[in-house]
Amino acid sequence: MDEQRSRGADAAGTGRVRPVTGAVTLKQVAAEAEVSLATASRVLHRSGGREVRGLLAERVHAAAERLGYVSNPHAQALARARSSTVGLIVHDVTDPYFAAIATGAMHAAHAEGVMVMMAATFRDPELEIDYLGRLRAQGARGVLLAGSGSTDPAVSGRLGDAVSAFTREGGRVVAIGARPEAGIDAVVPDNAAGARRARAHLASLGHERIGVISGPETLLTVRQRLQGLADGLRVVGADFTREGGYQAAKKLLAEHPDLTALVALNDLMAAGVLAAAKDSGRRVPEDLSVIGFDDLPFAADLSPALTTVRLPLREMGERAMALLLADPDETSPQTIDVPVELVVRASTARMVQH
Amino acid sequence: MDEQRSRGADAAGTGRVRPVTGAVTLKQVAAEAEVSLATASRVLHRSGGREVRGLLAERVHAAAERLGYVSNPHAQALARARSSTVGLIVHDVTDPYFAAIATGAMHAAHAEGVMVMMAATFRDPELEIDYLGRLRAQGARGVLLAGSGSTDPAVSGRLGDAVSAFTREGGRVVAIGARPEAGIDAVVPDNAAGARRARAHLASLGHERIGVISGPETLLTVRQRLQGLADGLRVVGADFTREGGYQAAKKLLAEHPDLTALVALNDLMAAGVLAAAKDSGRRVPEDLSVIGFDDLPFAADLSPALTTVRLPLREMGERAMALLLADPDETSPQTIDVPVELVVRASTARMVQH
DNA sequence: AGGGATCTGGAAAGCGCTTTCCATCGCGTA
DNA sequence: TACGCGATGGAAAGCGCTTTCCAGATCCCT
Repeated sequence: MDEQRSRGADAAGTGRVRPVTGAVTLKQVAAEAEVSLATASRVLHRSGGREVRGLLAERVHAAAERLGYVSNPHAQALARARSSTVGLIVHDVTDPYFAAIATGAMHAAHAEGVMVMMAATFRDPELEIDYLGRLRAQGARGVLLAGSGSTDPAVSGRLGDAVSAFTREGGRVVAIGARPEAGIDAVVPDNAAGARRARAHLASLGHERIGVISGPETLLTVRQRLQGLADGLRVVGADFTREGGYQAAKKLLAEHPDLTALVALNDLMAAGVLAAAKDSGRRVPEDLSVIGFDDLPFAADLSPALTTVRLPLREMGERAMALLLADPDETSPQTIDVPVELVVRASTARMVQH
Repeated sequence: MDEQRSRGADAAGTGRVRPVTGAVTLKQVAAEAEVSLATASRVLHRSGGREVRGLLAERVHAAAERLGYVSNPHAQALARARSSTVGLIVHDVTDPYFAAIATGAMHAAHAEGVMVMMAATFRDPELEIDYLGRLRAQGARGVLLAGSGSTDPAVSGRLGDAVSAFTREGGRVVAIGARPEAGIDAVVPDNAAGARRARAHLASLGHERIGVISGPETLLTVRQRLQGLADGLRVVGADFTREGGYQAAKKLLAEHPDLTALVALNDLMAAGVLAAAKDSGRRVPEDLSVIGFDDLPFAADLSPALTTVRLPLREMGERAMALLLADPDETSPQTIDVPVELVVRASTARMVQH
């Protein structure tokens, strides 16, 4: 009583002590229900692996209800040495690619009552490692690494260390897209198949001289897509951005005017390619066919509407989060392959014979 | 020593005890530095409002460094009754409008060493209230409400309650865009001025018969923009999405073929408007001028490139987060007005006399 | 030179919850 | 009838950190 006094004030005449701050504690609930703290905890959070029988349990629930009890996640995390938040690390929130993944992930997390701690690395691998450490210190249940990994051995090595430190403590790490680090669960789109399909589509339209606007080859995703495209193409690398696509396309078109089709390794670049084509005086698709990758929301709004390889981004986010939250009993690491499909729109057409 | 043994293993020959789990505690650091727990805490987290002098402080820092200490946020949150995370509640992560804001907010948070808990409401006001409650139970330092408020009194009332509960406990709530609820700090773009500018631009090009594709009028943002546009326009409301814009424009154009310009109340809708214009056989800007609002990244890639009212979204996110993290000493609630500007691109042109 | 005022570092009491023991209790079995 | 066993509720010891007191040391002023 005295002790409670110190945290709260006596509410109007009832003699009941009500905390000013609205922070109802388990202890108060236990007192209200006239059971021990342990029992209250067991009932409300089925903690300690023990069930509590009928009557007592009811009293506790009723008391909790009456008082409007909300458990303090920090206290739980501290006592259990594990919290109920998960981390979601993306390169860039502004990139629609990650936004779509994040949406799916948040949906799945919400369904499980888990809160998402989201961090953006702004493409700095150091930050990715740093966040992983903080999430670990915080006892996060797991971390979702959206965005494919780098093949740079130095970075990859340190990230790998951070990941093992995390998993060793019972956390789970799931990646979207292939990662060179071992022991990471992953949800990976079938990039190679998508690329193969894109190439086949172009071939069926009669295109033979095809250029590829590629991203940084340190990205595993890029490698897989390139691989699926197969040989015999003119490849030029660039930044994985709209601007990168624009510049690279401009250059490629100038150096190889005979190209009849261009495939960009992601839609952002494809947007740049379209702009470059226009600026170079080529009509799409009459003079030049263009294919993108990802099928981001804006792809259909480009002019002409972009033919592209669709990745079920949102679904991938959902599945990755589900995997993260799943019982780790199943043999980890696990890899879920996700099929992709080609969406044909207006940016590709049969080659016109001049 | 004995105690440390129980948590760690002796590393190769050094005689130094190293925890297996990587969870180095403050206690260990204190022991290593041969100071008390209190001192270590004061040095490492300048807690208790006390500084610690030179030598001791150095010893502690050195020890922390050596051991690779990372403080446990949950323990801190529990002891301080306030955590160092902030909440960021958005309607939809996929919407580039929110993505841009989130980017800015995360940047600012990162600079302060604060982690961001991000939640998406999927436009469900109930969820917004729910998240606010959870963030409160968790002792979040503050919450950023991105996305303008609803004027629905029922929703607004309950949200207002949640907000007061939160602020009463010392949390800070900052909104981006005007909110009907009292007592919320806010960063608000000068929507009315932007709208005025858009109208003036159109007027200067000779347009007089102007249509407006509006969003839900319950949104304060929408009201402000409408207000700035002033009277005498044909307004049609729709969903604040691309599809909504498309449908509304289609309809408006059919019913009022004499309109020479359309202003969409956000870029998403403007994208739809452009598509509708094309499908209705109007050339933009020759037959019809179109203006958007927000200047999202894709605006320049639309065809034709969209003339729009630019909101410094990212900067707004940054400022809002800065406000959230600032000393609450300054008289709250506070409102920061943000200027907007008109970006003229290719979707508007002088009216052609037929 | 003496005595308060000031400063420093440490001991210890929590923060709200989980979980390990323990003590009980009821029951089945020999 | 007596004994052992599993089930059940409670007491209490933490989880890792902050912060309030305290006591000892330092300082300055009269």
